[in-house]
Amino acid sequence: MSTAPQRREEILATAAEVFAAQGYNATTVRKIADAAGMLAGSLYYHFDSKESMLDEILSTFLDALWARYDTVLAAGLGPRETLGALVTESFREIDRHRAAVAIYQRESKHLLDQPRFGYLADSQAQFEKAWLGTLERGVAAEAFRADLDIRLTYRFVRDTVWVAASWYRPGGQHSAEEIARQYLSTVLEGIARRT
Amino acid sequence: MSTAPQRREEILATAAEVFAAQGYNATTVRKIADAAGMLAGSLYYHFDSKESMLDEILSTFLDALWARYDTVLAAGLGPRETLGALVTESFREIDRHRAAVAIYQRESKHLLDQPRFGYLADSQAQFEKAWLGTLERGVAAEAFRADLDIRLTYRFVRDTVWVAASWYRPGGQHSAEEIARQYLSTVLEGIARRT
DNA sequence: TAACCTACCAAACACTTGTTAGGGAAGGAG
DNA sequence: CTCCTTCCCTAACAAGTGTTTGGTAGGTTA
Repeated sequence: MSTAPQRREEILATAAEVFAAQGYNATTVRKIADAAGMLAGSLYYHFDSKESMLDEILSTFLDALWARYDTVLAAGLGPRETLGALVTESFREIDRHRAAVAIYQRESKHLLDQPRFGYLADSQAQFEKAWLGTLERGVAAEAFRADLDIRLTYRFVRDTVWVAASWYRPGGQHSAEEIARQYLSTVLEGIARRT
Repeated sequence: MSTAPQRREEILATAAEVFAAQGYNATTVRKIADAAGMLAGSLYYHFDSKESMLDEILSTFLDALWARYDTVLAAGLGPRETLGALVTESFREIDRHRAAVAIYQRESKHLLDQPRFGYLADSQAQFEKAWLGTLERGVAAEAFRADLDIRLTYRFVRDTVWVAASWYRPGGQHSAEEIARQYLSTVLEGIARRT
């Protein structure tokens, strides 16, 4: 159950790719089975249900993400460095779990109601707390501008970072670190030429 | 056919809300009919198919959007003003067609392949041309920084603007113009305090 | 009144969906 | 060789899907 043989993880990775490409609802278990080289019924030897596959994909991703975030938040960095580290770790996580992030981005909103996916709401709340707290700390320390609505800024940053999962391709032109660097430069310094 | 009686538009608006809330695939024609106060089969008096509802929702939205964009692009503004106007019109369009934008954001990627939705690809291409062109013009005119990857910047801006449809609520705390102003301030000037 | 159009309902259709039950091939353990 | 576990297949299921067909109540027109 808890120890996952390699075949199981292989199928799960395949399912994640199909979910990400077609959407959870539009993905039939037969499509997953096709992509995994087996028949639909055979999936149920490894998994309880289609929903449990989704569950495992999302929770695995979130566990990995929070392991990184917790490290950053515990490091005692200044607000600007914390923001930079959070952004960088987010893009790195997109690099590592691209499919899972795309699924999360697309499906989390409706899953929030379902009791089974309650951890999504918890994660989202912690998420907001970490980012908003960093922004507030930055304003208090006079590292960030005080005239901006902090909640709006949070939404802008959050959205831009995570939506990147829909166009980012590992091994493409830009590495995760390069994308993070460019985005941070944009959001911190702006795109207007300094006069 | 082309002239739409009021009841037809009413149903279409209802369908758009349900599509936006639940996703196109997860939305059954029976749910749409429920929300419209009728039975599933009755929808087919007004529409050819579920897909044609989606088609009409998206094409109506894109037509309205491009009417605004074309006006902005034909105004002969400088790059910074053009960028500002495009962002502002986008947020206004989210205000007016929130459901349609949410559907577009969520479904356009898979629809691109289908011949019926070929206009989505056309629109996307024009979209990229308009935004990239404005950014390039800004760099050439030394209004924007030259050290940023313009394609990445385009993606960042595009994503942030349109994803707003997923959290924006008309009549909420911020108006479309206020959101546009704050976002433009962020992306143009950055959030770091000037020293 | 009679013919007609609009907007809907009732009931079914063929198909796809997630899921289950029973069986069997392959290979290691005794 | 025999037993057992692992992993998959075959075949079916009940429910839900988009869509079609024929009918009908009620208002408008002639």
